Amino acid sequence: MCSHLDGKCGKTRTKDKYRVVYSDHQRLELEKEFQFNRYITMRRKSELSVSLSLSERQVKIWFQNRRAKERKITRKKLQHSQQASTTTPTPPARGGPTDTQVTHSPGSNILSDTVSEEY
DNA sequence: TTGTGTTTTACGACCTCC
DNA sequence: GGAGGTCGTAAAACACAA
Repeated sequence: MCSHLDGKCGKTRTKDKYRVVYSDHQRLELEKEFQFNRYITMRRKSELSVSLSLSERQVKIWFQNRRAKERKITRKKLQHSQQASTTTPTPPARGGPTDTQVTHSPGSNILSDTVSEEY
């Protein structure tokens, strides 16, 4: 990778601030938004970035990481249930893992899914 | 304390869609 | 092509048993 600790990348990572820790309030608001909608719209992103004093990039990354976390948890649960019932196979993800809800089209999903709910 | 495992930010690489 | 998605990973922050 690049030497991000030197700040040579010109990015946000520096020696003394490799990463910031978000405040409880920031996390709470992001979490609320995530519960409401797993994929954030451009509009909500800029609104949140202003109200939480974060950059839009940070909000975007937070949502990406949050989804990754959820998938990780889901996989764990799935593994557990499969181990528990080796003889009775669990029906694979019928309304199960949340990531199957969203059939991957970032652009169109944003428009169809959230805007109607938002306003 | 401290050693260690887990969680949380942040990024790069790669992929898909418009 | 660019924006935004996942995946993998680095490293700080945190939790917690010994």
